[in-house]
Amino acid sequence: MAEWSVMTLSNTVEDYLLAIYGMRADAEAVINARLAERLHVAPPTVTATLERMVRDGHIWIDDNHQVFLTLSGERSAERLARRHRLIEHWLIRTLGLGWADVHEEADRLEHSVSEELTEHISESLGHPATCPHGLPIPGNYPETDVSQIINLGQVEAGADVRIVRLSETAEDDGELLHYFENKQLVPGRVMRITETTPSGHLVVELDGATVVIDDKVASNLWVMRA
Amino acid sequence: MAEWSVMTLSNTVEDYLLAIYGMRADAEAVINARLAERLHVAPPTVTATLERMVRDGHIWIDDNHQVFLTLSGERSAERLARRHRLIEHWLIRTLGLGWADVHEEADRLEHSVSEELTEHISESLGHPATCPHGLPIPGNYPETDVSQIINLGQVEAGADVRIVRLSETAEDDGELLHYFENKQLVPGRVMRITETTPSGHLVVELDGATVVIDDKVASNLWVMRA
DNA sequence: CGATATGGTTACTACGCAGTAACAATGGAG
DNA sequence: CTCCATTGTTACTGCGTAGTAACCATATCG
Repeated sequence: MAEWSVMTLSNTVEDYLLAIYGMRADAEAVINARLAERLHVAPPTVTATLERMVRDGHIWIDDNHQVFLTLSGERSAERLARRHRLIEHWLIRTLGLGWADVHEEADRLEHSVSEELTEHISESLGHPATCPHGLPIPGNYPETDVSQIINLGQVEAGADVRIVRLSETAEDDGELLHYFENKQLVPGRVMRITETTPSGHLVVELDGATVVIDDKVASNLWVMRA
Repeated sequence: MAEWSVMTLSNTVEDYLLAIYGMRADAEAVINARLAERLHVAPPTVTATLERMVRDGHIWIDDNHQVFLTLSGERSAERLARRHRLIEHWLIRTLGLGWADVHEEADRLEHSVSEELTEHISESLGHPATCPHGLPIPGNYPETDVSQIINLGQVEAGADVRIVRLSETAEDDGELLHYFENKQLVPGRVMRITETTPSGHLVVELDGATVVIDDKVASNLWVMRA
């Protein structure tokens, strides 16, 4: 199964691939229970679907029930992520949709956009390296030193940082996206961490204004020292 | 079932609705066997699916096994046709896809484009009245005197006509679309019928050039007297 | 009239993907 | 060490969508 040049994946399997890919990128544990939550299905459904995905060579599962993408699964996931992220740009540029709204539409469209259409889109956008939320677009993103990108939750007081990207999980949370858009906590934004509280909240300075960033929110932002 | 404000239709049901809608527009008989051909499935599959569609109030079937859309089914089909035809324009305008290629892509995309996105697209295109192949876009197309639109196969020698649109069936035939594109037999084109053969072929004059149009091809073009 | 073509259905199978109920394993808190 | 929370699986069900094989109905043509 796994070694075809073009494989037709069901929407369900595509959703699973992207979920696994995203959770790995956020360094979350990929287990049945988390997938069930993220995909809004019952655990036995996940068990059954993962079984099919193992059978078809997309994933493998270790002794601790951790799910991993195979090479072929990862290639598929990258293709899908590329599609999804290019579509987001496309919707913003050609239709003027909002920064926080495009993810949901792209979630549906990514299953229907062909390989060729994807390339046309990338072309027409000038091959952007990241999605509007800063997530890298496989195939367009130059190999960079990823070690310099750290989670905002890990930054100590006094540091100056620049937002690089949102977490993968944040993309699925419409409310959070709108929050980020309102506060203009978007890629490129620079801020100074003035204080960190014991429970992990941050007090930061953004364009002279003082803003408090919840620890939960902070964990969904990845930054570089600026 | 049938009377919801927003109903979620499966891709399959959407395909059936559009097929029925298109065949009606071409004045073809809508029966099980034709649907099976058009949708590339076996007749028993059609029987089962039509049963569900009757159950859900999309269609009804008369004593001669003719399939008809209910009001609600027709509303759904119009929404889908609108989507499909707007997407075709969108792909041409924003990505420069070819006139003959967009139908296939739109066939997949139409199932994933939301109501709101559809309106954004229409807006961004200036609410075109027809698709690139001349088929009316429900909601944008002004109510016109449809009686003046006749099938090219019905036109007698000596007439001057202007191409208004392709048949719905032609849209599903990639080869035919490319033929039309090559010969520039596209909406707006004007020609004079110089001769009709007994078997229904036409000899026409297009920009001074003499072209023979096959009867099968002619039946896929709808024209107005010019 | 009877054979043949055309079209439709029934019966059965299979797979994907969703659910619930029930149970098993594991590991940390008390 | 025992109890409970978390997690995973099995067993079973249901629906949608696809297929094949077989059979029935109709209508037309010779």
